[in-house]
Amino acid sequence: MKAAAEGINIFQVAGMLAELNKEQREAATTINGRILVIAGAGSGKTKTLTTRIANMIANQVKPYNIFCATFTNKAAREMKERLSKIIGEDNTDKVWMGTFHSLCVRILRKHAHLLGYEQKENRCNFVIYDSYDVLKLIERIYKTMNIDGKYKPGLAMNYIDNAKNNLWTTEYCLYNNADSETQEAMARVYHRYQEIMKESNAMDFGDLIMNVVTILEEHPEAADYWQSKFHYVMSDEYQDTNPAQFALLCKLAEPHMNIFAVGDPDQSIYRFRGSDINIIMDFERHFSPCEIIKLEENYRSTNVVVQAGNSLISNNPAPYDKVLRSNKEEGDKIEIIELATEFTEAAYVASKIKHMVLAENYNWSDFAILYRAGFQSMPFEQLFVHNFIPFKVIGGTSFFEREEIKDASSYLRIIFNRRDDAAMLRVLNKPTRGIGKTSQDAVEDYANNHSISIYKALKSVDNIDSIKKSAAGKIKSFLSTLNHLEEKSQSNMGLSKYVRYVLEQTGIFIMYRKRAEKEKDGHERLENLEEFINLIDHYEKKNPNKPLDEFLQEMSLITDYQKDGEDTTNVVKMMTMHGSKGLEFPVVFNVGWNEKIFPSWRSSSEVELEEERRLAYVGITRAEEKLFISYSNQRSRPDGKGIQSYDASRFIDEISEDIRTKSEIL
DNA sequence: CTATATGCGATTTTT
DNA sequence: TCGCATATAG
Repeated sequence: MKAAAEGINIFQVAGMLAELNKEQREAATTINGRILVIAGAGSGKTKTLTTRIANMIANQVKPYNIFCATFTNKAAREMKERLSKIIGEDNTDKVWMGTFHSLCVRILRKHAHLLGYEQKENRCNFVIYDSYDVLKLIERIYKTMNIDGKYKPGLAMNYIDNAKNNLWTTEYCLYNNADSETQEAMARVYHRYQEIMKESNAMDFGDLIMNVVTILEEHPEAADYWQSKFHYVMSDEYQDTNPAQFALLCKLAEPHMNIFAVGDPDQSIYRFRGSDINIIMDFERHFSPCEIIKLEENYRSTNVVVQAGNSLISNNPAPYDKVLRSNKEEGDKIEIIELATEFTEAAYVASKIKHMVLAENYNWSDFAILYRAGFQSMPFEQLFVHNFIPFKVIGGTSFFEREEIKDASSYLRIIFNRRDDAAMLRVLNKPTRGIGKTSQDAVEDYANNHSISIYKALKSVDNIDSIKKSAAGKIKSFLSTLNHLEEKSQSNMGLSKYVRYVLEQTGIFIMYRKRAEKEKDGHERLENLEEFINLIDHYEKKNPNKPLDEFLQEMSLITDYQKDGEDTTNVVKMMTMHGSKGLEFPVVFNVGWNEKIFPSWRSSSEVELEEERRLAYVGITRAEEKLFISYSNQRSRPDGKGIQSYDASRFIDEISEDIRTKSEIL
């Protein structure tokens, strides 16, 4: 071995390699070529991946030549943390590691101008619309097309997202809409939507991927830049990539053809978001000649848990003949519990956890409660509060989606990008400043008719006759406030101070202070605003000289931020099964295993049921030692009017009978 | 234009 | 049951 790059302890890397099993080591030491690793649940996937990167760098690969896409921020963070312990923080920071979306933002910052987005000081400063912004925009488009009431906004959201996941351009959609009236309408919405997004210098999540692919395909000089940069392309959670992400990986890897993909077809659970399980199934066809390595040894769970997962998933077609085996002890049987209602179910779980903590030396953090859908957390939250059990619901509305945070960031967004229609419409009359609905509608109409941004329409209020003098005056003073705030951003007062100033000057602070006095969550909103300022302060210290709009771009992609000082270390965690992917807990309660709940009533086709089964597989394989599965005979109807009977989930019977016990608490 | 009241519909999963 | 949208009065 030649002298390794700075910051690397090659003995440590050698030690780590020695710790791996045969297959893991094969995966970690094969640097060139096309490799697919089928990594079963708990088979040491992250360890293999990090060791591989460390080993590559120890073997003279430059960290900045590696592109490694993960599925979640959490996964990227974890991997970076582990990696920096081996190769040092400096090297780790140079590896291009992050979610597909965040990596694409980095690429687009440099090259989005090639598609007509704005570029300032050598950086493209587009904004990223979240689903709320998108929803509002679609509602607006529906109105101008006179189809509001006819279709739900969600339909267009799905349509557009799906189109981008499949790299369908608006032109393609307009000419291929299968003669259906709905399809045709959606294609037209999509078309108008893209026009406004461009006009607003904005991108949605789907654009982030698709635009990079477009740039790579249509701009050879840019393609050359990125292709010659990334000698090694890696993808985690490969079973959940969508066609656009797949195209991105192919395109980036084109000249070197060094592709390393890790995934588990049995854990593909994001079909609804465009993931295509066939991408991992077709790896060999796509990338032959290639090597396929299977990690089948499970280091996480007892044999009983592994067998439970195996027996359940054997009801699906078997991809890659993977058979997971546990290297731990046999373990306790899986407990199936039948209960009367979802409240007795929650009470049972609460008392069980309490007992295990008090009598069996478990910690709160040893437990996780997994459910199919977010609304199922409610009874558990209630009973846990009553029983003084500390808990945290993971997921749900994230910090950045909160009303007050979106208000604050919208102001910042329009200060730096006046064309941002979504942000503009959000705060134009918030707090109320005399620009009411009538005036807003008039402005919107004017903007639509002239194909200009809301901001431009506002600037020419005098040309809009339907707007009254008083409202016009308010609009003008609003615009001059924005100008003033933009000027002020040049004074070196520091980002966080500046943000505070913005919130004061715009009246946002005043508004929320007032609301804090009468609303039940009002004080929390004020705290959140303070937290937001704090966060910016933190960011500024960590990234001196980085501009605010870059922070805003990064912020849009963080969905799992948790507030500072919140103690979530020793608490019971509650989350959806989707949210639990990649996690593990000593004791897992899988709750609400009822037909129509899980599998969901919306999943009826064979492929959909297979996906639900994979989700069940994910839920089961989170457990290290003990696994409980519960269901209730009755639960309240969604509308609260009365109760309804439910059957036990079919998935319960699919778990080998000899490794489960059943009890009834009715 | 703004603040409050009342009714109605919704619930899968998320970067 | 809860949040959201529309209706109504100030």
